[in-house]
Amino acid sequence: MESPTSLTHGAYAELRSELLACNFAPGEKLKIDDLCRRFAVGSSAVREALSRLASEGFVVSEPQRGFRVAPLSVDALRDLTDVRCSIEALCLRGAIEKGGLEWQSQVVAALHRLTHTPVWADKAARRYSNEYARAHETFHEVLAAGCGSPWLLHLRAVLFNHSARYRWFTGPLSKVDRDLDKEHREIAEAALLRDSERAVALMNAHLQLTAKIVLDAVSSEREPAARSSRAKPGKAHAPDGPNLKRKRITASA
Amino acid sequence: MESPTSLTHGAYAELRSELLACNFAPGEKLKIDDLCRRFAVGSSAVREALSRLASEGFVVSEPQRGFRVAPLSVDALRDLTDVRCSIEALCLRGAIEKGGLEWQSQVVAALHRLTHTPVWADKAARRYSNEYARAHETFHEVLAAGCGSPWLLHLRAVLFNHSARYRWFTGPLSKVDRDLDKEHREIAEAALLRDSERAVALMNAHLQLTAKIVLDAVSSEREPAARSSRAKPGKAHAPDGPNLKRKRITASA
DNA sequence: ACTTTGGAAATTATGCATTTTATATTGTAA
DNA sequence: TTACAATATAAAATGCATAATTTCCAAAGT
Repeated sequence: MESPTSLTHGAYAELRSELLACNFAPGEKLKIDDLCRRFAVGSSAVREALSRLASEGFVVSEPQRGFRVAPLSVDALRDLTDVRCSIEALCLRGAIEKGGLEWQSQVVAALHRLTHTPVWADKAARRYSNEYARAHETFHEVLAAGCGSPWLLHLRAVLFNHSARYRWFTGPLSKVDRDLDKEHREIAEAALLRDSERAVALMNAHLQLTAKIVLDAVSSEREPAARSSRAKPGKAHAPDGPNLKRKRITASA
Repeated sequence: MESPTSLTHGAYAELRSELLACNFAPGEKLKIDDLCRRFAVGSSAVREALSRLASEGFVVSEPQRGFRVAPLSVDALRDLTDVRCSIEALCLRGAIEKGGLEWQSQVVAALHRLTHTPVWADKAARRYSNEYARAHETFHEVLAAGCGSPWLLHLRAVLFNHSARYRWFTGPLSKVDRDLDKEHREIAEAALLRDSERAVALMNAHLQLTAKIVLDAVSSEREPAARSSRAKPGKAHAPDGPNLKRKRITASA
């Protein structure tokens, strides 16, 4: 992990993981000089990393005007979730149809690891632990991998990573108690029993519930009781992005 | 088309269109200096363009070893085609369900333009005309756009563009006579009649036939008088991952 | 025949010059 | 005095040329 083959790739990987973890606020300006100092690399490396991230959709590039963190929006989350349900369903059906013993074993292993990894790094602050995030990612990855289609898995990974931004963004805000272990276990059981319909239904419910929690958290933060008037002080900073202006999610801290 | 907002974006667009048209042979080394001279820009712009294209999977980046044109392979084409069938089906069903009058009108218009655009720029050499390629792209684009899902349309576009490399690669080799106009017309008719099952079935046949023509052309070129052997090695990795070596398609010219 | 060593070429990284954009200041008019 | 506008200053992004590693290729030596 600490041996990136080039400075450019190292900067890319670091910046990407920080973006996925929402360490940068959506819509925030990404100044090249700041990033140069932060990662101790030249501007070429930073620019190249930003270009790649832009083509992946994690940052937006405004010509002659630099780069910004890609915005989050409730509309985009709804769309993303629906599409992700469709793609995960394709993966799951394929995996259940074609998955062999190797797949089954990996699913069992990934489930075990997931259910035995502590969820919270800081229970009070409700911050997800990196280990749990990792285990969660590999569980879903392994579950889908059985379909054996590189392209389908690639599309799935793209959607998963974009969902991750929303998940991390609202992680600490989550106030709903849900039995994540049970959800994951039931999905895995249905898949291993080759019950496609049930597995897909459970997966869809799983994804939609996660999205609903994020959406509820955002809307309750926007209009709790019209009390928080200090939510957006002077630096209101409403950059007119090219698309998805409506209902944009902004950072609250 | 002649007003790219920056040199970088201009170089990116040009190089991309040349890659899609297979003006560079798959697997070919892309030397930065050559590209600098060819596009009359600095190495920064070229490097940035290559980075973006790498993250889109059109070129592969080998650390400390530069960039190469992403390889083509029969396994990748088979997988790509299957996934594309699934995604186009999702778009089509969504469009048929949600598409309104505006969508219908655009489909009719795109079909008209498509069927009235000459297919070949050079009949003897069987080279597709750029106008036809454009009309063909917008027809499929418009047909899918009715679903109204930005993410789904994005995934569709990614797959379409990657298919384009295979299409252009084998364009001049195509020896099969097919009634493309009829295929497109029947798809559009079924969609406008809201016959999802028929539309999807026709679309799948359309895509699979196109792929089959490419595969036949390649195999007949490789082993002119031998039967096509269908092997399925299992270690095909993601498009931006390590390249798949087996059964790679190389340039014959 | 195989390994080692040398040189050439290409990629990678950095710093600087140029051009564009954003901000602040000042001046003018209502 | 306030509001608006034009200019000037500052900051940032873009592009390029050069420097420094690394890799590749070939020739020489064991």
